[in-house]
Amino acid sequence: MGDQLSGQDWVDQGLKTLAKSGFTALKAEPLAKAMGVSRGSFYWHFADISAFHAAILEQWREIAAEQIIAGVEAASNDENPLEVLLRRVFGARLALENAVRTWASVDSAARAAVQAIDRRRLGYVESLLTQSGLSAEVARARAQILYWAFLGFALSDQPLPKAQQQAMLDEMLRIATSR
Amino acid sequence: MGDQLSGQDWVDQGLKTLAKSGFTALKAEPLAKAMGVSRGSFYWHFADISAFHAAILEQWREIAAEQIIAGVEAASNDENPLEVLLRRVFGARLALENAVRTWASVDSAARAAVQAIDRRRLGYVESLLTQSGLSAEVARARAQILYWAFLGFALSDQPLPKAQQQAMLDEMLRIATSR
DNA sequence: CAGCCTCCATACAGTTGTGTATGGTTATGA
DNA sequence: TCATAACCATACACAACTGTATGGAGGCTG
Repeated sequence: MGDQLSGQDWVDQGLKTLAKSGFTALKAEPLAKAMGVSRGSFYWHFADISAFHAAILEQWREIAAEQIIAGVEAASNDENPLEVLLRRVFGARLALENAVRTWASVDSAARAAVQAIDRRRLGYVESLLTQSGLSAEVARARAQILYWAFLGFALSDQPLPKAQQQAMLDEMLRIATSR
Repeated sequence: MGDQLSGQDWVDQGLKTLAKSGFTALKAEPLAKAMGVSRGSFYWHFADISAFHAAILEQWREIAAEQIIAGVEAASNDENPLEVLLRRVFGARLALENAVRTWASVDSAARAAVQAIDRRRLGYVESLLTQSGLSAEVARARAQILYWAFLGFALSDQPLPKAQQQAMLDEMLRIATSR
């Protein structure tokens, strides 16, 4: 495997392009030009555009939920896991997140992937809150608000000034844990 | 003005189509077919696609901020305006909101419109919070969180069950007004 | 080393959109 | 009533993309 491309190479390029230019750039011809090959390679590795899209979404589902949750669990042995989670996601660059959600509003396959991710993440946050002693109902409402806030933050896609960011995290933890 | 179309008719149809099918459906040929005319009408009323898009965004800026704010101000003589606002926006169907924000992620004109709207709305919420006696800094952080939560809610675009919705509003007001 | 399989280039047809040029129709007002 | 302007249809040139058919270059294997 030197200069030859694999299907995974195409998926990697797809994710990079998705994050940088949005789903409208996920087309065989421009991608091929960017990778220095022709569409002949594309149609060798994928039956059609839909198959390519499906592969990209599959990959995203893996990196956008399981890897993050596993990372938080691993890093929060003595720290509050919710705080770790909030600090991480509200400090991250979320271009890819944003691009996939945008895509989901016009494509049913992407929409299905997003809904699956939402359920997974929301359930995780809710479980963190119940573990900290909140009732099921309150945990659900607060988890929803926090997750919405995350979505809004991702959507605006402008990293906050450091000072504001700290104030935000304080408010957020207060929201989550007060009784 | 009977069966003849005006530019406003095209804009109205554009907003309807935008809410229903997303920005990818904002094309002259399909719209013309949906309206029972040819693209000749389109290119009579608009110089090109960009001019049409600009007209749609202009209209949206009007209905998505000024009308809502004016409505809340008018309805909240004896009620808490923040509560009125939250109840309204978290009960609304936000397909159009969603569509424009999606559009903004791939189009610079739409992005500019969204940024302008965001500043306007965020400033309004912040002013409500400072008027209720919060410090400038706290008001800004909480207004940001509330507005993010609204964006996340709009993005998910699934009306909540009545019971959950009420619990959500309670939590949200608690977040906003506690000290 | 001959043959096959993998991977890609090239060429072609088909689709869908944009923008323009030109002419036709309808209403309106001098 | 008729000339003009507003409004729309039709036809054309052009561009970008999809999907397919076909063949060619390079490595692996018997």
